Amino acid sequence: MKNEQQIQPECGCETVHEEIVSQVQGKLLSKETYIDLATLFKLFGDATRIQLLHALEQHEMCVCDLAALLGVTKSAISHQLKSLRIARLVKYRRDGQNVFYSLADDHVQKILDLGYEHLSE
Amino acid sequence: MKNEQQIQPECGCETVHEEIVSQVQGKLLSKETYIDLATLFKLFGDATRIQLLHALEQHEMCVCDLAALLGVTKSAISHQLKSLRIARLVKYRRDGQNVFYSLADDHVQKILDLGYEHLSE
DNA sequence: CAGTTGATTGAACAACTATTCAACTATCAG
DNA sequence: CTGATAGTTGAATAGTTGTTCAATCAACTG
Repeated sequence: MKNEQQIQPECGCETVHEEIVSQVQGKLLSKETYIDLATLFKLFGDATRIQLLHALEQHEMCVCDLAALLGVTKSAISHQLKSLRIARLVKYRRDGQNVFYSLADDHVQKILDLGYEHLSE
Repeated sequence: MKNEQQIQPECGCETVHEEIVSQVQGKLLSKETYIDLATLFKLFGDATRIQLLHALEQHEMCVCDLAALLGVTKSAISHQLKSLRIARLVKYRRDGQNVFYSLADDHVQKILDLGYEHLSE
């Protein structure tokens, strides 16, 4: 899905490198795609959620376990899990009164690994 | 770097699965590491910055080019680039009055690709 | 059924963030 | 030097976000 935006001459610049800019513009994605990507990565932009995801990378756990592990309330955990669920980053199964959460696929682990790799350089 | 946090009994839960929780706790990283990871991924959590990074993935460009391409002011671009520079996600070279920015390494592209892959499922 | 515990939800508030505006620095041309 | 253009910076503001609190739902027990 390509982008239909036009180059904005209102930037106040005189020497825009037009060839490169229009060449790059042809390769950009739609604004919605960037918003979707940002919405996804926003979920990785909070230390509590990162820790939550890293914990679930080790083992599935219920809300209570996660609250105890991270030292925050069940409510806070539940709110965060809801966001992660909507983004299909975690999945859950109910077992009696407990709801066990786990990672939905291996993208989370790959993304976390890349981030850690970047920090380690 | 391992985590020295203790399990918080104040979560108000009765049925914490202690074996799993303490096993997972031993594999968690330090709080600072999660904060650093969150700080890094926060930079991917904004549509303008994502678009900026994706544009720079195609070709190095000056602030003017990027402002024209994204339709925002040079000031906004410069502020964003500063954050990305601090996180070592972009680098720059000065050529006369122009400052050309480009991606610092291939982590950005890999992370964006993983995000796009996740969205596409 | 009532009582208990796990989990979710919505509202409210504090903390944070992205953009704009204005002022400033840097580089080049004459 | 002066003037012009590219880029940066700080303050202010509007918008967003994470947590808490209280209320509610869901599942089990007796």
